[in-house]
Amino acid sequence: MIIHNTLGQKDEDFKPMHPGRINMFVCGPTVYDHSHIGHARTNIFFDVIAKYLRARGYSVFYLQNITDIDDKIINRAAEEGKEYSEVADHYFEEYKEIMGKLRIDSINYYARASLYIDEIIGQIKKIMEHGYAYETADGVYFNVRKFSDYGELSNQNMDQIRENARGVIKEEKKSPEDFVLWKKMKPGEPFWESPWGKGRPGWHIEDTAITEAYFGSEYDIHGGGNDLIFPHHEAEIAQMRSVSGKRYLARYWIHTGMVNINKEKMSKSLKNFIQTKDILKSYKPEELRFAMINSNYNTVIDYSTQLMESSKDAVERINIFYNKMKELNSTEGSYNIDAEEIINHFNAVMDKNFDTRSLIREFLAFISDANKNMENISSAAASKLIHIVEYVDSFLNIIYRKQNQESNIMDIIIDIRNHARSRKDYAISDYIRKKLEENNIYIEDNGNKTIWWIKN
RNA sequence: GGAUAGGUGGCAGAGAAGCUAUGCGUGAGACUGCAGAUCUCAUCUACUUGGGUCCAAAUCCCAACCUAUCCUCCA
Repeated sequence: MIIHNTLGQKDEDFKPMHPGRINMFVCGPTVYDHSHIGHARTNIFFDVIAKYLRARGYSVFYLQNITDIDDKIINRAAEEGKEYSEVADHYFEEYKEIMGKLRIDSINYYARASLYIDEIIGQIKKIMEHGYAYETADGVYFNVRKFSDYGELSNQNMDQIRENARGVIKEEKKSPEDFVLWKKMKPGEPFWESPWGKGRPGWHIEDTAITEAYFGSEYDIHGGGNDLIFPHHEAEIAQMRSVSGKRYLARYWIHTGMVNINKEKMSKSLKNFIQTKDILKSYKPEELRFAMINSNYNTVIDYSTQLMESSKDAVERINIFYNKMKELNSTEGSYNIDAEEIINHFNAVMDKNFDTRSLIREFLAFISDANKNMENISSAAASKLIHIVEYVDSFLNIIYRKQNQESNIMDIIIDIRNHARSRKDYAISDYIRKKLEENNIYIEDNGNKTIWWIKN
């Protein structure tokens, strides 16, 4: 299995630290606003990765942090006249709900930063003991200059970093490139007691405190959006390695590309944020998943209606094929496939740096080939085809979920309609179909088998 | 200015030296009670520019230009 490691910027053979066991951490959001399409992309991708690794037999502990104490949350709470924790709770609940709808259920545990203050303080103390941090009037800062590998992940040298950091300095720190570990309380802000007085953690420290608590000081995979490479992930490396003395924080760093709107990154000032829940008003979760993984994970996705429409077409095509196979009933048929060989081939494609786009291309070609031979598929062959589709779906999750209740009622309606059709009572059968379509339920007759699906 | 990833049809996007795939779109046909789905065929002035290497360059080398992201909070 090959992974493109941001650290070193090259493809590497993946070897877990402990055979069969993978510890994976992916940065979660700051919960101060609605979840947007960018969160969806990153989380859908890592959800696919976690599920794929599990499908290949690994035991994966997938951990994600939730930043629930931060300037943005405090500002938001002030604007709305609420407690910061109310704002954080609200948006965290909404985030979890949306992740659930997107079928992102591979995360073993969401770790909220505010529940790890003891670990955070403990880690800052250790960093200070090792001489990598200092206290000033407004906080505790990491002495970047002392950690000589700083810049390794983002491939910058210390001089460049210092030069670039010399713009706006609002904090009291010794050197512009230093970053804050602990912020001393300003009037009206939430706080925790610490050896440096009342205050709260800086942004970077929560991740290493949480990962150390669950994984120890070194683990396998760290993921996130590529906008986090610098300074966030660089800072994480400095914090943990300065204490652990080990060569790595995470062995493999995987970064996903941004989702742009009209070729530009989403931003508050451009007011071009697209919220995930708004997309889900027009498209199904499976269609959004498809759109997000039908490209190489490290490239920019330009979000558009066209992207969603063509994704929807492709997902419907896959689902219609799957439903046809489910309904197929034929003892005859010369079409034969080697399911194991095809699955091995799909695995080989995924093993090349989680190439979901190529996998989808091959998967659609596989479906197209079966469609061409539809007349020659026996029930035995169909069950192999179903097995392959279900294997791929076990990590892509692009087969629509049907409610059991819906299925039972639809079976009855289709049965009635087919009775009408067999008597050539097309007035009734067309009327039923028209009524169903008015409720976004589409049906398709294939000989004496009828399949159905729900469109948005 | 520095770092990273890129620049291939109307759009998306493969191709890492050998006639530029494929999908979407568009047009026609087959199949079907009709519709849908599926299939077949067709279609689209496409390799950023300028040099170089080579029998041969989208592909390798050099230069330039352009785009996105990071260098300030970000998934």
